[in-house]
Amino acid sequence: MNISAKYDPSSVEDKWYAYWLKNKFFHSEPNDKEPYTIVIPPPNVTGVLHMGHMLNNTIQDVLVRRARMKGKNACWVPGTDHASIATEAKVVAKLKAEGIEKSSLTREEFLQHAWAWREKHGGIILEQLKKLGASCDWERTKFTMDEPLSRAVINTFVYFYKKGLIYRGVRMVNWDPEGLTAVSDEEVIHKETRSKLYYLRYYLSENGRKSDKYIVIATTRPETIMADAAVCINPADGRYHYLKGKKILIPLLNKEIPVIEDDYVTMDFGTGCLKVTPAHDVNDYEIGLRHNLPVLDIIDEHGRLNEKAVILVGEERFAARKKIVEMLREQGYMEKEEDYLSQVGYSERTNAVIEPRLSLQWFLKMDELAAKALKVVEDGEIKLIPDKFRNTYRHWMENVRDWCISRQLWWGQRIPAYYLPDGRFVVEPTLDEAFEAARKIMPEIRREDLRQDEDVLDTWFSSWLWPISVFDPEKPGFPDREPNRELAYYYPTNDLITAPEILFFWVARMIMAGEEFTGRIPFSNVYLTGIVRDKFGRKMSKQLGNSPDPIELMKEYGADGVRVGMLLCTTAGNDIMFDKSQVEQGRNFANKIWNAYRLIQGWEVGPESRQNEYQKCAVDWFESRLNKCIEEMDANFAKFRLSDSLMALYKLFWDDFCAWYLELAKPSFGEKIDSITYGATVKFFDALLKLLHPYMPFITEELWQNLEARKEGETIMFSEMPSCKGYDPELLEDFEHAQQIVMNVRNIRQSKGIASKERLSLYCKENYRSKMNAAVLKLANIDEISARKSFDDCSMGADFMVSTYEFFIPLNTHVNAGEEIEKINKEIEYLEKFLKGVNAKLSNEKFVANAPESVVAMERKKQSDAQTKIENLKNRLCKLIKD
RNA sequence: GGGAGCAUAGCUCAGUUGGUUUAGAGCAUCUGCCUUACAAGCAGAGGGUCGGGGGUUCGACUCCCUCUGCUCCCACCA
Repeated sequence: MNISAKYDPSSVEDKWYAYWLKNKFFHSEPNDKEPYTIVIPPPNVTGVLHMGHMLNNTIQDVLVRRARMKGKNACWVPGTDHASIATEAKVVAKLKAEGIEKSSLTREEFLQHAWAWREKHGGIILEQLKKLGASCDWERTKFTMDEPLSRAVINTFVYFYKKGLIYRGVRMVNWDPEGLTAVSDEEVIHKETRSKLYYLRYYLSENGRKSDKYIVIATTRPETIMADAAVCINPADGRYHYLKGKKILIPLLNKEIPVIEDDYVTMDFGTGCLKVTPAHDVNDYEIGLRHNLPVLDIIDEHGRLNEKAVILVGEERFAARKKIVEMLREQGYMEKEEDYLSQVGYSERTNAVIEPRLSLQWFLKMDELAAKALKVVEDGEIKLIPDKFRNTYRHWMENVRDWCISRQLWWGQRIPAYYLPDGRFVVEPTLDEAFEAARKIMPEIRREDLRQDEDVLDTWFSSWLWPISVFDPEKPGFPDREPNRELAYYYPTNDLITAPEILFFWVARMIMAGEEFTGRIPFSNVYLTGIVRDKFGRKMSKQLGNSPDPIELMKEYGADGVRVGMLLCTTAGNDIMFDKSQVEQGRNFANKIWNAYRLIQGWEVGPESRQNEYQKCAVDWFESRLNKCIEEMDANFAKFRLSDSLMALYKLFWDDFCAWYLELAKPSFGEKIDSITYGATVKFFDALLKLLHPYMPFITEELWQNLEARKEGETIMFSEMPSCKGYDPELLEDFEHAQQIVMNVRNIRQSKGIASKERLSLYCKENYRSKMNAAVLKLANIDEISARKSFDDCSMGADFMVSTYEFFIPLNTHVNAGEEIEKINKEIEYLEKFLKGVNAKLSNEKFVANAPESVVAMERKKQSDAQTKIENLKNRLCKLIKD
């Protein structure tokens, strides 16, 4: 194998990914083992990998690989989402660039283009995930518009329709005049927008003629005055009581409208008078319903004024606004204009200003479904991680509104409603069945008379079935049907890893569908990742250009390095501030592992070599240290603290294994190693690789394959994850003391300018006992540690304390007494202050009486330790002054 | 406007029912080293009183109140 001093991921990663694929290691089939299942949050089929995907999928891969090594039958189902709005927008844009307008195509032609686009660009993102090392079961790759999955969507629609939960109604929807579709509330982004508040004069009517009295009404949308149906005042507003029963004339049109009263109007906003425009404002629509006002829709689907507007017909709404403002000014209707900052809704997909618009849409009743989905989270049956999201979840589920599921698009599952010529309709999964049903209500009808609804279903109406339909697409819509073998085995899935912003669109709805069709929750844990931001805290976006290309990043730093870089700084639910330096850290770690391996593989076992005492120390200690770390990692994992778990391992490898263990275990220059130490080292390294594998799959496979002779078809992926076998806390404490002694000696060497090669002696007091002295001798380059009653007869040298133990190094150079005295004085001062605090506590009767015994005992120990330390320091001080 | 959350070393974050924490880690910084696995490295060092104020308690980073600053979600008053 290549043993360059630098680890080169590029030569390793593709090789092992191909090996894993060739051997079908990622593939899962139901068997006797316990399943561990994750379904991927399907990225948009046209999507390109971004840092958010990287984080999300790295976490999934860590969980899946770990479960696999814990002996579970792990299955990670990949796939893509057809994302109707986003994809259709892309296809439309692409056609436009080629000079083809969507409007010039038939539905079938357009869909052909769309499928062609999907064939070509769809699933790029899945290929990119392979670079990351994602151990998805690619044989199970699904697409939400695969024929069986689409059928599941249709069956679901029919099911809910027949259950009476789906209805068709006129509703005020968020209309996207560019996308020419209704979008859900969640797809509307409100942005603060600079606009003007226009104060318009509405004249009172005298028998249909303009009187000289007027009232002033503030509006931000003067272009909608033609659709005004009333003027509204608050019944409690004394200023306008005289208006009761009066009629008002719409400016420019001189059309008469009534004055109505409604609590909705805020008296101290604007002028306290509100123009009511039911067709073009949600609140006005509701007022209109209460007061039976006529609805006059003057804006068409493209956002242009239609003929009902009477004036400015055909003008686009914003152009119309400019023009009408000019007209109002000229004709004396404009009282004043103010700058105004307000929240305006924009379409998430097209960034067009949303137009509230009345239209005939399909809705799904949510209250019943939401109640069930709320309960399982409230009861803790489904855990949200972190659980602070429960509050947000509850709030949403308690205030849920009916779900508008129709979209005026072509790309997606077409609504299976078939209209009869007279406007009645039937809902059936297929045209054949619809025809049968239609004949029952209209016997003479011909097949070709039926016209299918033009709309498609909201994308989330297919993704909410995902955890079910990837296994058993025949199940949705049929709660009583037996689940197939796959669904019975893999469902419910275990963990779902996703972003908090789709907690409601997707997670909540999957819970609803799961409950409805299987009677079970779809997953037990929902791990919510944060948003990946740049180091300045800005969201990564194309416009800012602050998002690194993941593929380039992996090329430069290696997939393992990138994974580690992301994981080190992520905690559930928190945004991550991404910076290249983290990825560098990951790369450096991979290199460290690589070089540790280089050291070990260069060792030669000598048959006659015997294990040194310090090597025995190292092996005994690391055995305990390793097990303690495993315990810590497992505890963190149980709480989904992935980053803590990785950090514990990082330190174990870098500090404990490399800096301490290997330094002790490695044979002296030019010598061979004994078989016991060698065997132990290989065993430890093997365990470390396994622990590391979920985080860093590539380098660990590479090194594991080389560590010992492996057969074809063997993989670290299926090796057993090490578990904690217990440890000796005393041994660990002894070694910690040894480490501190070594560090003190090194420190003294550095400050006194003593070369590390120069061998020193070390005295300790007789009370110091340790099993790890041999390690100190080796690492601090000490010839012996001799125990003494006191250091009084030692003249030149340096002393130090570890815990309460005193040590002395005889030296033939003078210590700088002045400096030393100052240092000791400072330490005494500090300790005395500390002791004072402890004494105060202990002399407080209430503390001694109330605090638990263990706490008091701890304070007593602190007290005596501090006293001992101060005493020791004072002795040293006396000696220094005497000398 | 309603709701939720956050504020701990230069940066990113831990700190698990208040007491083994005299507040930890990683990165960054500083000093000295090309020491025969690794300069993507080694050895060592410095750095915070836990946003401000008040309270509860024998004891508070940890609980309560309040102020300040930030983030997110929901609703969007024309």
